[in-house]
Amino acid sequence: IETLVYPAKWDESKRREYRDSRRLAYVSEQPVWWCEQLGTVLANEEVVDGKSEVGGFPVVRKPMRQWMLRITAYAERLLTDLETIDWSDSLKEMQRNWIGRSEGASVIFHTVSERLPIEVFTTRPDTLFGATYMVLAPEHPFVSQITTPEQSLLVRDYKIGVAKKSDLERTELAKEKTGVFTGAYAINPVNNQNIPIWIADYVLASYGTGAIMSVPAHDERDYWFAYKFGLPKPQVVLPNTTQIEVAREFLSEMNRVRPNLIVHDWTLDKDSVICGASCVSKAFDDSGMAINSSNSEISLDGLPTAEAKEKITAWLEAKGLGKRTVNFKLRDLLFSRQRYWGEPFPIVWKKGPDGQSYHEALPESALPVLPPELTDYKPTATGEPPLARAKDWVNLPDGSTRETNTMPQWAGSCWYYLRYLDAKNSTTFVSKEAEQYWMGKVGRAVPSAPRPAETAGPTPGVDLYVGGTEHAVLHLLYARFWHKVLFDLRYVSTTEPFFKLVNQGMVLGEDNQKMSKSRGNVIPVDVPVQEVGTDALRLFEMFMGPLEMVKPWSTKGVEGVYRFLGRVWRLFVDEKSETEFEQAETTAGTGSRACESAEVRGLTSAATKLLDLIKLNPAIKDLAATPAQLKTLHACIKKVTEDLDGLRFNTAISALMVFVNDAITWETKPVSVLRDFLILLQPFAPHLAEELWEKLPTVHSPQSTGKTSAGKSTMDSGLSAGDSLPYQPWPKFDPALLVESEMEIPVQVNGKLRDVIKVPANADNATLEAAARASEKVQQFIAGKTIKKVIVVPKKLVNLIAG
RNA sequence: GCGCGCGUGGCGGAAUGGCAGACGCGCCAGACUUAGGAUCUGGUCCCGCAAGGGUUGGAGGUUCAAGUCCUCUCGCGCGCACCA
Repeated sequence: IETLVYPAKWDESKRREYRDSRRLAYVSEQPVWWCEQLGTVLANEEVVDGKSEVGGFPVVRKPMRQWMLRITAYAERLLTDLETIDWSDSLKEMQRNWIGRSEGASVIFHTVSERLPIEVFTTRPDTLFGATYMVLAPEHPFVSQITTPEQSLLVRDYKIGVAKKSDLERTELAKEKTGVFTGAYAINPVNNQNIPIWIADYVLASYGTGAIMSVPAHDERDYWFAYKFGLPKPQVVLPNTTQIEVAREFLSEMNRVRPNLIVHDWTLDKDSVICGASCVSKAFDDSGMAINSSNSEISLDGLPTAEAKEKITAWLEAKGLGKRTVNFKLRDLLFSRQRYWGEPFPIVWKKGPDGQSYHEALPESALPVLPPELTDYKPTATGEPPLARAKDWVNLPDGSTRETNTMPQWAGSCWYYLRYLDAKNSTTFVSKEAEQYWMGKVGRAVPSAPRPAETAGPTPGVDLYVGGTEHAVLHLLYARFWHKVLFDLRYVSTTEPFFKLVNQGMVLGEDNQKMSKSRGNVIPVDVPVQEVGTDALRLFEMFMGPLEMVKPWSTKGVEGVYRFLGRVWRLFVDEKSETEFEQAETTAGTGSRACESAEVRGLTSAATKLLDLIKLNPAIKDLAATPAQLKTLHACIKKVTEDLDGLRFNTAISALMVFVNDAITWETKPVSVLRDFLILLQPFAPHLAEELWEKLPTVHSPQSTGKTSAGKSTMDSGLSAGDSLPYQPWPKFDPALLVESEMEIPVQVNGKLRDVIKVPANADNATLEAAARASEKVQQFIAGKTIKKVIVVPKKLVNLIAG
């Protein structure tokens, strides 16, 4: 987001090239992940273990011209702003990992014969004196240039072998290092030594510069490579005494456990001969003190690692041989797909006077670009996008052609939450007013620290976002990126889209395994919906356990909450009328369970009439509630209210069950109490709650906390109606009603529970202690002993320390 | 290997450092029933006739008091993984 200034001599194509090198959306020809079965390319994040994340199909690297989004330009902010949002540690960690920031230095080595500059990235510039060879990724562009004729055959074969291997194979075979010598040498800039240049597949073309300097004494991978090919391993970092201690322990422990194993210890001679079939080594890759690291201009000897890094980097910078560098694992986001279903790019291609084609954005007046109608919208085998089939659509009258790739699904999911704020706006994606109102921070320019839970007031961004971890490095990363771009363009007022994120746990199959077709343990959601209805399904999913936890499905468990809903139903309706209803229903042939919701059964008007046969439980009376009933109700209000706030649905439902278990025994059931109960039940079992609400009569009793007349459901119409259930004010619990006149206090002797005593609720500490001492059971345990100490926790417990 | 998280009955799970096992499932007994895979009532951590004792993966520690806090250890799950 900057104004570009071009040198005057640049022609238009040069300028375009420069623009593309800076743009957030740019075209790039490079190897990308191509999935044959899906008929499209995929982003790095969509490839898991060498297979497509969707469907698990094989993917291959293939060079193609694709649209990219420069998410790497936001890497630093995507990382640091994680501090400002309230997400789980594990999720933040996943994003940190994916972004993969590491600080170090880039160092330039020149090849001996061609004087080609090979740039490497290292996090340990302090070990530069220990670099005894270099390794290029087999795909590195210099490989063919530097390879000597004698080595060219070997190098060619190795490259072919690597290219044939899938990425999966490449990592699976990772234990044994392989590689070949190119025949070329480079100069180590600190000691002018000629060091051999190898190629090996343990160096990745996609990370850093695709080339490394190898320091075998202080890097595990380099160590084993050097070990295998007999390269020297000079030590340039000295461990401290504690580290040596730890290593000695490791050494003796390994010798004890596996006496036949040759253990290679970095405190011993690096080049000692290792024999035996297997061995263990620990290259010393910790911080320590630099040794053997000096030349005529600079000495690192004696410096701790951190200082040595500083000194050598400064020296390299001064000599123009390297510089301080921050490297990221994060790659730019591949943002085009060869599919029909996706947003077309608002882009056309034109031919310049130089004959080169270039892209141009369509003006706003040409938006939106709608996809053409196609009879065959399937992907092609060649990777040509299906939209290319619509010749009339592709070719424009002025001779330009439309971009035929489409955007991936992320194009929608990256900003839908903003569109939801103002979905009917036809001039802009979200109005300033709607955005500022809903996202909550007018004119906000800097992110705030995560708020403590007790702080009131609006939060920046979406207050609560619930989703699975499967989006950790996909949607949740992309959306943050888009949001930051929109923030920089002043379209949104917060730097982060989702303030608080909760990962709901996956529901496993009944066998405690991840549901999958191959395991045959999938419970399609419509099965429980058919059997017990949406209310029971919804209720059970919330009742199974904490929201965040992974938990297995249980058919028996669903029956349990279904029974609970049955008990709720029987709390409200006259069982005799229910029998009449069932008979009438059987006659009418609508055949279904009485307590299923109207929506699930798809009630006809005849069936609705049938439902009118259901009469209220005669025990329901418009009477004042007793203190005991009010206590039961208010305990439930308190628990459900607090648990909903904390997303503890399982314990909230448990509280509802406790209420029903009690209320079902009441001889008279005050309408006012039941109305409040239905308000509490409504978020959990909305259909049942609304049906029962409609049956409840008007309330006149003084305890009424609801309104005074029954109303019709508005769930479907979305209209506000005076007494409909969804619009009822949430009941407030009255602490005064929960106060007991008596309470039970556990009494411990020496920390062990000995009795539970009943005392008046307002008993002071002295009374509590006296009552505790007076207890017969307690007497048994303190007889003949002296009480050394008494701990009285008001309203909680008494602990007598006797000895 | 690195990072994150989790270990409590037969099962899913409750428990601001203060009565471990709420609530539900399952199981046992009983009631009503021609019947029960419906419903209701009671019981259900382990040892013990009882008094009592033991018990939150294991070992230590802090504390009057630990499932909860600390250290180590074992086990499980998830994520990343040749990232220089």
